[in-house]
Amino acid sequence: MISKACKYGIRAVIFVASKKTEGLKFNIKQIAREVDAPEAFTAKILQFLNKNHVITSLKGPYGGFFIEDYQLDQPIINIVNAIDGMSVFKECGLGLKQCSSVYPCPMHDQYKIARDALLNTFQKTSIRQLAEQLNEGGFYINNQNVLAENI
Amino acid sequence: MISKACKYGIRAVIFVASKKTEGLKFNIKQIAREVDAPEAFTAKILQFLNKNHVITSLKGPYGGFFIEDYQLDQPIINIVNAIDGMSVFKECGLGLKQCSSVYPCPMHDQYKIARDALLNTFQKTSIRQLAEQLNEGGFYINNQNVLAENI
DNA sequence: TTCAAAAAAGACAATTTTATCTTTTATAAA
DNA sequence: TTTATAAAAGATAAAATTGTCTTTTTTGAA
Ligand code: FES
Ligand code: FES
Repeated sequence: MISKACKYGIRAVIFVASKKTEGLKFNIKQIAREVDAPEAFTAKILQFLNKNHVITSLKGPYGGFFIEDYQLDQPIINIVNAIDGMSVFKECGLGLKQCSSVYPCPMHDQYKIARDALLNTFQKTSIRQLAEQLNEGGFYINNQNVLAENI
Repeated sequence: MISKACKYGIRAVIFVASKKTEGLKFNIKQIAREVDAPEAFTAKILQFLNKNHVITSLKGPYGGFFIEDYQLDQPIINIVNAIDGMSVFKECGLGLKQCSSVYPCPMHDQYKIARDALLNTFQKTSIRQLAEQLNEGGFYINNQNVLAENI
């Protein structure tokens, strides 16, 4: 569906956003631990999201990653778009070189509806919304609740 | 979303099904050409689908791939399941180790709806249906209609 | 029974994605 | 100004997916 890199990225951003407090920043080690993601890989992803202005970083001591006010109301699709691009939401479900209603594959009509619904989900959901849900409780962005027997 | 292997597989199966006539079989070369898929790779995929009883093959001269009556009413999900498995339809949209309403990620409620809709699309659509649509015209399983300028 | 055609099987290669490690650069505080 | 800290950048490495090529097996017809 979407890449692991993208999923790590979304979880990391939600975590940072959920902890947004004046001046508070988080370093890679903390973030990776909190969202159960490989540290070095997450570093690359966040570095890239910073370049794409999804989140913000500051080097040096007392530095780290944080999210600015103007970044908090971005839809989640911004993160997906930055990392994976929009191709999943444009591609033909049967792999034709282009999805089009003029030259549709036999699944086009049904597939497009489901694909658009998924796109809509990512478009209408903001970073702020997910961060708030996380803070309200009952939602998780790591596996630390999962019982050993279920892994 | 789903793998390229799976998409090649679906297109190949639809093609074979659309040409189903008593005793008529198609070899890899014909099938790969008709669905714009790499020949050797498609061979592996069809070989696998035969093992999984999605289609049927016969070796030797006058052999090839064909689909039997009892195989024609399978839902497309059977092909997806054989090649990719069902994990896409079970996985957490944010990559948690398990998707569950007991320990949901902040996107769970919305994501699950879209993911289930996609699953439903693959479940309710049969090989026969897609093959018939193809035969009725206006639908395509290759790129041979695509204008060079659009590639 | 021989032969040619076709899939099956197996080995291997290329590409993409995921992941790690090392070095460099920026920065804030002492 | 020095120092410690943290991200950025760059170089690799591992794994998964996609793709190809060669050899073997099956099979129908001549
Ligand atoms: S053409 Fe296949 S999904 Fe649109
Ligand atoms: S827990 Fe994330 S989608 Fe269900």
